[in-house]
Amino acid sequence: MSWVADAAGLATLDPDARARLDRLSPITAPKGMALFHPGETVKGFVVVLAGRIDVFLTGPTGRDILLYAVEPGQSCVQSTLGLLGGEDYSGEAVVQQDAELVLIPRETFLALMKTSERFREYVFTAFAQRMQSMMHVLEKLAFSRVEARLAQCLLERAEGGVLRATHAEIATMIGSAREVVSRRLDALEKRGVLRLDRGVVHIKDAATLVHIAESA
Amino acid sequence: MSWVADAAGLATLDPDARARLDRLSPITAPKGMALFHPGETVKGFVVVLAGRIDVFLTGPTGRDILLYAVEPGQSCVQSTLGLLGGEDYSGEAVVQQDAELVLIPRETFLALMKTSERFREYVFTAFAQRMQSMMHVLEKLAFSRVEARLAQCLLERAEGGVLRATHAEIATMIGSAREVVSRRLDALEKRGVLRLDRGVVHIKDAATLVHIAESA
DNA sequence: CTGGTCAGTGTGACCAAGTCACCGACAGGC
DNA sequence: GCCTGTCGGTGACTTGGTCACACTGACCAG
Repeated sequence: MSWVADAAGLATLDPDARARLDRLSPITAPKGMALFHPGETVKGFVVVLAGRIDVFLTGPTGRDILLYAVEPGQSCVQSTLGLLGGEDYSGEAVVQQDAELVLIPRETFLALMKTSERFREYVFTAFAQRMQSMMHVLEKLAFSRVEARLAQCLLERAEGGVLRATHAEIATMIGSAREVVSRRLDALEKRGVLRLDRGVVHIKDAATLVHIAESA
Repeated sequence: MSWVADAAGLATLDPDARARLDRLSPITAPKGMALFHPGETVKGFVVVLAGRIDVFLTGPTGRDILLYAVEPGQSCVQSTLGLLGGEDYSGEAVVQQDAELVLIPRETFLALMKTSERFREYVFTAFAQRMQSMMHVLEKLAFSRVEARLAQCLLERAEGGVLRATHAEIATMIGSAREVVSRRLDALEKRGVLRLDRGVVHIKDAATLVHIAESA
């Protein structure tokens, strides 16, 4: 069974390119594993087939900010930056849910970029999307208040009105500090918008949350 | 005279691609002109031959942050994002020094991407560099203090120990507010590190400035 | 040489948010 | 049961962004 068929965006690849990619074997990565660290040299282009990988920016104080999540079918663009732009890189990629992924080595990647138009499209689209989402992160960080970012985060990531995440994790997602998140969550609980348990946030009043998310 | 020769990175282009680009005429853009606004559809790929274009992210409060400057030989990557990734875009590009630039229309751009390997390299490198610099902006905004960012900015942009810029402009460059910049500059002047005039900052003690820039 | 206008700057009060240094509370393994 | 580590809560403090002004010099029209 070809894994290429599973990767949205690569499914319509030309036969030559498919054949070339099919020679590569997917590998599995357990939750918590770091794919690369700041300053590390990059081995190739990573495509995620299953699970999820989060890419962080880590600050000197140890605080870190979620840049974006790589979902199945998407690729970890960061890994190609060094390959193309030169500079070394201060991000970090961590497997968040047990993942299956393919690492396309440098040579294969460059060859495919040369020969396959569809592959180029795939890579370019990936780049463009990452750039967009990084701009959004920047925008939110610079211009919106913590309360609004928090509300957005809860709405986006909750499943069935429930978000399983520690305050520290939420803080990372919205680029803030744990204490600040704790206080804001507390305030929202007192207002009756949420209910808090250890490691879990229950949304009780989504409408108010939407309102907060949109204000500023 | 071919303008292509002037654009670093495009100079070594294959003859076919060169010929194609040479049919395009450079246009001039006066200082202050906006190349594109938030939400605008993009016409093509922009290469800057002379002058400088600054790309900003504008917040709802009117405050804006400098994402990066496009110098001669470089291209304004933002313009291609819509072309590839889809989403609309909330940045703004303003000509900062009278500029000469070439606009490669969508069709030509796509055709070149298809046929010319060197052109692809050029575009990719441009992408990677912008992404890197945006990461740096994000990093500084999230993790370093205003004083450090200010010092870095002064050191990087001063020519012969002199920076011609208003406090408001400096604030935009470092992603802060004018009042904050005024106060910090004031403090540095009182410490004897700077001398301030209207629209001009003179650096008196670069060593101390370097020290401040590196601390946090 | 007025007086008006405007960009650039100075200032104080206030609020939002990050930091530091804790402590308490709970869960799971032994 | 107890210990250990993660999770969450809290107060004091500092930094930085916002608001609402007042001040100043440059330049221009009258």
